[in-house]
Amino acid sequence: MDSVEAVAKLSALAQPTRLAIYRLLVARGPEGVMAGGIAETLKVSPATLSFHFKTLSHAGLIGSRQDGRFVYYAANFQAMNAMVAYLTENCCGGDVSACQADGLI
Amino acid sequence: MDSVEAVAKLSALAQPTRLAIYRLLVARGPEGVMAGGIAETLKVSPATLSFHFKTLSHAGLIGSRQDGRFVYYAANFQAMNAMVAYLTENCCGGDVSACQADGLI
DNA sequence: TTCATAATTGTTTAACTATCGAAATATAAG
DNA sequence: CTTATATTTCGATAGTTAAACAATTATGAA
Repeated sequence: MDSVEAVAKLSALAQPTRLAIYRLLVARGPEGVMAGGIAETLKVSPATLSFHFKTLSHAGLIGSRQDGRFVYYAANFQAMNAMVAYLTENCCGGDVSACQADGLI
Repeated sequence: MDSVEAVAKLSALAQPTRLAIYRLLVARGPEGVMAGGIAETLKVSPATLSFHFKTLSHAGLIGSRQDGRFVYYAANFQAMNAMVAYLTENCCGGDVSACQADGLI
């Protein structure tokens, strides 16, 4: 994970509709949700939804698989974990015990 | 933590300069870093830096304390933890064991 | 093949954001 | 009090982004 990648992931999540989409996918887990289901749940137009999927997908936060006419999207959990690790990297100068003592991590 | 708050935090971090500032503060820990030190390290003009501090501060990600002419900024670790918790809330429908089995969290 | 449905792409517009330079505020030192 | 340093605020400009609508691609059913 580098700075550019982290910014892409954070930017992708820093938008109300995309954050809602992502949280829906996280809640569903690996099996994923089809695009139409999300459109219905969040009341977002197909075009707008597709735009947001593309952003999340390009950031590596979600993946997709096609099943007939339907496209299923699912969260990529490892990508999220890597992003969080990047944010807390070298926390408190690497002195993990000091960090934990302060309840910081 | 609600959606609005989470978007504010994610937006604040979704910018290269602010992400670098935040990571510097995380690495330093609770004692913080004075504004000038960050300006020097990151080669950012004072006006721009102040703008970014304001954004991070308004999002609740950092705090500040004045010491004479200097202002020290420090990361707010609890805010970050709350944000991460919001992102992974109800992961895999709340079935934590299934989530862990897939190595997702 | 023809029709209906699912999803994506392209275009335009409006709103937001980052950066800079100059000016202002605040604290400390001489 | 005057000067120097640290930080913030203001105003202008350039670049970026979300949303809506129409058009297009792709798959499945009649």
